[in-house]
Amino acid sequence: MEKPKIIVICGPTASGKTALSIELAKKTDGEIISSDSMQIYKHMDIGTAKPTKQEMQGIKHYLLDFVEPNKRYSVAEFKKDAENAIKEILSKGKMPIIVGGTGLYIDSLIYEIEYPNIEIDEKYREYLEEIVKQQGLEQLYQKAKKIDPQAMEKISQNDKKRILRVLEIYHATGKTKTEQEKESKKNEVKYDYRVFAINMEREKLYERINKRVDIMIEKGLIQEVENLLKKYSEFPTAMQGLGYKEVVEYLQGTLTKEEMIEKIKQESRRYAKRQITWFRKNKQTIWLDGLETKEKNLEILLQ
RNA sequence: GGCUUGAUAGCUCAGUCGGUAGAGCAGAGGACUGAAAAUCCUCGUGUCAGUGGUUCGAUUCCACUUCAAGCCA
Repeated sequence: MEKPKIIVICGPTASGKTALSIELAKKTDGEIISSDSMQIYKHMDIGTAKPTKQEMQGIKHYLLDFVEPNKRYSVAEFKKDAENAIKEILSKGKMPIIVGGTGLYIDSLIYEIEYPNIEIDEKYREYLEEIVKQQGLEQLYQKAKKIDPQAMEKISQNDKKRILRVLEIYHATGKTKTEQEKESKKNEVKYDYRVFAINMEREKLYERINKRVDIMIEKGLIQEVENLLKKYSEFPTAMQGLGYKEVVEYLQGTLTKEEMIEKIKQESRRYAKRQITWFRKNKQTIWLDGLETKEKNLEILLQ
């Protein structure tokens, strides 16, 4: 039996994914699944450039605006949620279109990565963080190296997040990261993913990013952050969002308004660069020029 | 008009007691399996403003020119 086709549209921030995907959905009787680690959050609309009702033009969107900013969310949950959405769309006889800039999320689908059902052990993470504070990261790096030397070959001594992760996996499952990753890839990919990525001349992309940040400020990003801070007291992951943490710094007086705006622009440019690096890794990806007309890009997509 | 100081990487500057130069920032490339808009790694050749002089050799010393800042008229 032939696998159902699923179109994936990725690309750096401000490359025009939203507009193109909605056009595509209209043409193909499709529905859109967002693969964006920040647009999942409620009350974070301006800073994440979440598509508005108007922009959506009646196209149904999944995995948008459904997580409270004080809640955790992770790839594992995304994988599950996205698969459910895919099934739902296919059962309606429609075309699932995956759109977003979070490479990690996209890879969980297109490589069919399985995440075993394990809760994050907050206590253990805190314990590890404490060790880092008291004794330094070096200790944990050595410990991780003993557990999984193979995985540690690729992890820098300074990459705290990944060092802790190696230890966490071992703590939770008794398996090494290397073993766990091997198992996570045992399943066959269920769908026929066709991956497209939008890119454009770097200078043009950066201009668009800069402009977009100015527009966010105009639209009331600062107010949006103030409201968030009023409503929630903790943000396990939501405050990692670009733009949000910088506005907080501004509100605390660490940055002037101009410095804040410049910083958001710069960090967004760097983020875009990292995204492009990520998407380049997949050699199957078909690249679209974001400066081309929508018609031309749609034509490529429809083939 | 006169004097002083400066002109070195995209930017801010350091440096060479004469043997053609290096930091920070910006930028570029890369990694990425439960925080990922996160986290981390690597990367520095540029008419040393221009022209001439001294010298085996000048970005460095000298003269002139241009430009900029400051001071005095």
